[in-house]
Amino acid sequence: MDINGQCTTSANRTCKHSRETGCAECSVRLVSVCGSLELSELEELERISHVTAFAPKSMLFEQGALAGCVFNVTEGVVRLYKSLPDGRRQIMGFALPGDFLGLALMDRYSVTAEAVTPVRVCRFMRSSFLSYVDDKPHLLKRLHEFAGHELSLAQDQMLLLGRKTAEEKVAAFLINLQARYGRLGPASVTVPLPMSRQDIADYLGLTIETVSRTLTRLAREKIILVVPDGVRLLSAERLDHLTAA
Amino acid sequence: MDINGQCTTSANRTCKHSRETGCAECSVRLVSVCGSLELSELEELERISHVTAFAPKSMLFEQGALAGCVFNVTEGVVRLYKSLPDGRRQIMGFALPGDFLGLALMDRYSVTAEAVTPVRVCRFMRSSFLSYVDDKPHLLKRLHEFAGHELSLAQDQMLLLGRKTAEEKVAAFLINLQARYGRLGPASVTVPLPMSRQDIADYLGLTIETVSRTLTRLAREKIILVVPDGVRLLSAERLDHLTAA
DNA sequence: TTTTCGCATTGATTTGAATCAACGCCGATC
DNA sequence: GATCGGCGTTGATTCAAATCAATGCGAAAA
Repeated sequence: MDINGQCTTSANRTCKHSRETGCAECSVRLVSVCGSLELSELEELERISHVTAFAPKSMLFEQGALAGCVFNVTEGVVRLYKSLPDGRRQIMGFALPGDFLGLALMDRYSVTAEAVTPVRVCRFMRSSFLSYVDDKPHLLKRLHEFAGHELSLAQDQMLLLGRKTAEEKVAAFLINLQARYGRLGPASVTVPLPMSRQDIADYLGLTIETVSRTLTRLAREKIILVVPDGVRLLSAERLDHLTAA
Repeated sequence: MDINGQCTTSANRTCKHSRETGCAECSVRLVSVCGSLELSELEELERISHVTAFAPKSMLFEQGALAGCVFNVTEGVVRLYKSLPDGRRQIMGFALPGDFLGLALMDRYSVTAEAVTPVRVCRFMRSSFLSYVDDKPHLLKRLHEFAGHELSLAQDQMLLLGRKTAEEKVAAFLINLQARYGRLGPASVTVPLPMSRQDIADYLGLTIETVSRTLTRLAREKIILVVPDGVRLLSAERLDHLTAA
């Protein structure tokens, strides 16, 4: 943590060599980029990784800064966003466990990353990670696959931002989030929403008022039920129709 | 062409072994993914490539179809878009010479690609290209770099679509396009706009009327001059201020 | 040459979402 | 347990861009 300072804030704590379990037992390994590694490679990776915790609202890295580290999220939710000089903000996505931050391996971060909930990550010095990848073409291939997937998601989001109505945006957001949680654990009709309404608005290109109104309208029509810190999808089918996908 | 039929339409013509000059003399090589290849590798690539021409409005490939081929654009402009069932369309980008289509190497196309102008491409069977890449980690690395760049551009576009005004959108579009043309040839204040107003609107998440009005307003303020099939940027500086970047 | 048609522009009007404004709720702090 | 501040909801109003509607214009077809 160290030298470049990118990855150190008062709000996080690194605990190298003190992780409870190793990569081999990691619950998100199979859905993550590490899923393609063999046991010996995994051990090597473990040696260059730093398990790090971030408190809610703390920053993992900032748009434009030199990319000192790359991250694999193992617990919690991270928001990735860009800001305009006047403060307008667009959230590019919410990273969940299994998501890799810094996938592009570029020398500068293209977005800012902030913890929404308490977050745990496997952190790697970018330089270490680059040399680690260097003689592992199958890992590079997997990174590229993940990048391609990201690109495809970005395209979906462009379609949403450019051409969908507020209701379609909110419906798509809920359905997508449910699907993503479903890939991480047991499928559930209750979708946790750890992020604020402002975050949701900034993700969908709306205002908090419009997000709120849309949620209450969907609730009034018995399509969802708004619960503390989340929503229950009462009719995923009707909600899916509303996404216009 | 052939077997899978993806790459054949009445509107295009393959002329294998009849290209005027080889890859080594290709004007877009250095800005393209092939820029990282050595001469011997280039010859090998040339052997699996098919120079193909597409007429304006013809389709290179369609969203959702099996990705039979990947493409390197050498001449012309290609629009990449997604459509909703009801016909709403979002253009993800315009590919210029040097741009690679199918970068993600995924098994299905995530967007539809159509020629805007007469287009020439180097076309590769995806399977051939995959095996070609397989033992060339440096090429894979370059592909990944390009994908990372694409991802970064997609994020810029999300910010634009979600949070910028019509004027900011149009200004950013013109400035970006000028920069891209500038990388391909001599810098110029005249930006060709081979695509229709509808294309521009579908790229910026606007309507043709709003694009048209915004262009005439910028022209009225002497920031641009609308010319046939393009605009002249009279004050790139003032235009740049309007992008809010 | 005239007609037609696709594309772009311009004006009038509407509208979906933003803005402005108030209030309610709850957890933290004193 | 009172006060405060952040967050979310709801209502009233405004506004930027969409929609509706004409018109212009140039290239291709008749």
